[in-house]
Amino acid sequence: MALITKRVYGAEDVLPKDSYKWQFLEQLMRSEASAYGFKEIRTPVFEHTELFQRGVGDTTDIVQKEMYTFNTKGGTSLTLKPEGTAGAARALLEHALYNDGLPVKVYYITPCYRYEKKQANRYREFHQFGMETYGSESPAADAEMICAAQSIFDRLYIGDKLRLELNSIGCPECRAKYYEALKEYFSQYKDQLCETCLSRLERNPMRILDCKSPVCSEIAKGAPVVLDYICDDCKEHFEEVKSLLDSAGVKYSINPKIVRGLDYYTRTVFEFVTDELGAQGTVCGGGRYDGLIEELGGQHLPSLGFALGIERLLALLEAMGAEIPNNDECELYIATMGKRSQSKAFELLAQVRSTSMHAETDIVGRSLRAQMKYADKIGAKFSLVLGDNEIDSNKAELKNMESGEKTEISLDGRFLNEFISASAHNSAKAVFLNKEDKKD
RNA sequence: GUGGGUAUAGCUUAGUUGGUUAAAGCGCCAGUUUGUGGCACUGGAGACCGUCGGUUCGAAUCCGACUAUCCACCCCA
Repeated sequence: MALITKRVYGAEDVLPKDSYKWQFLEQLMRSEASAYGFKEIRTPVFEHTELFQRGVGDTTDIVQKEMYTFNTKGGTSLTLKPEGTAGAARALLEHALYNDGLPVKVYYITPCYRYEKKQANRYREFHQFGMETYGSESPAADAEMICAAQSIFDRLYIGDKLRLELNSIGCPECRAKYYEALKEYFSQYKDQLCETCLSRLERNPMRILDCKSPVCSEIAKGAPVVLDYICDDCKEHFEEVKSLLDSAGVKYSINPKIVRGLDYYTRTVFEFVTDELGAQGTVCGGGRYDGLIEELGGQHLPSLGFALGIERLLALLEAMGAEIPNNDECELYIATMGKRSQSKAFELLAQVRSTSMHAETDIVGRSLRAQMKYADKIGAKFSLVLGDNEIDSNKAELKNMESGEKTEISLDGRFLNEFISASAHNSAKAVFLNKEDKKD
């Protein structure tokens, strides 16, 4: 296929027949974030490359090999955002949002870019929904964050299909001790560890715990566990987070092996994982990053957040056979016969559409029969045929496309009210059916 | 970056010892008389069989390279 008609590798189109799913999810996430008191922040898709090097971390795979970096004509190095947190944190500092009062609670929906090999549910351009809280060290902030993520899944009826895995990786002080213990332990097996793990030994020994190689993972089983090494403060913090989650009725399991791939994490880390999506089971991941704002040159401002992969969430809903409500459906199709009825149709449609209802008529010049077929194809709930008879008598038959029932409707000033009362009954029924479907 | 799989109409596929105008279902468009969809029937549009090269009288079919794509490792959303 010619290049100009081929999308770039790893990028996806959302086609007209599917866009309602995205709109539904976005709307749901916005309203949930709002319910928790978070406001939207929108930041550019690109930032100065240095921001990500500093914010995400020089040792991470993301920075080392996955960024879309380019130079502008002026010679500035820019990078397409590989994740959402750094940009939000930058904006917080640049606009001194912490002066508006703490905590600062924001959410975002943004495309992200990572140059890596495409796979099922992993794309080079993908979309994240994320939430961030700045300026609270309290475990209550951690618990609120996790509850918010859980609420979104609950509202999609998949709350019980995802495992919430929780861990604490401690503060920099206790983690240093843990690193030493890990290095000491893994050094005994230097001759058996895989190559990548050997290099991790110095750089970031926690990653070895996550290695999929049979040898390494076998060795990792006997490795020291973070939770045994974190200091009393971190331990107490973690206990309090768990206790608040218990109060909220949020179920979780402790997984001491969760190691987030971004350098900025401290203390609480968590993931929402599913087995339904093959190798890409992490739908949502997040945690606390108390050092991030300082790292970017700000004051000490304890913060935390999570990011949720929209493509993965959609894929999961698809895998569950969930039916996403579609608000794109046509309420009324007006079939016309000739110029006179076309003018009348435009007059009536203007009224219906003024209420934001979806209504259509023929714009390609089809026969009456073909127009009816088309009305059926697009799923119109009601149809109306407009010919000389109707226009002369100022009355038409409104047809319920599902039941086939016809009722008389006036074409004069009463038209809109009569149509609304006729269609209201029908759409109420549709909502009810959707709710029923979700229960299975 | 490393492995493995696959490439035939918009989609799903048939075409399996190389042999005349490449086939079907779905979808799309039109029609089945006088003004009404779903079913059925009829017709139509739509494929340089991923690309280039090779073997051959002859290649969708065999060989090679390239490209695209999928899956897995890695990592992550």
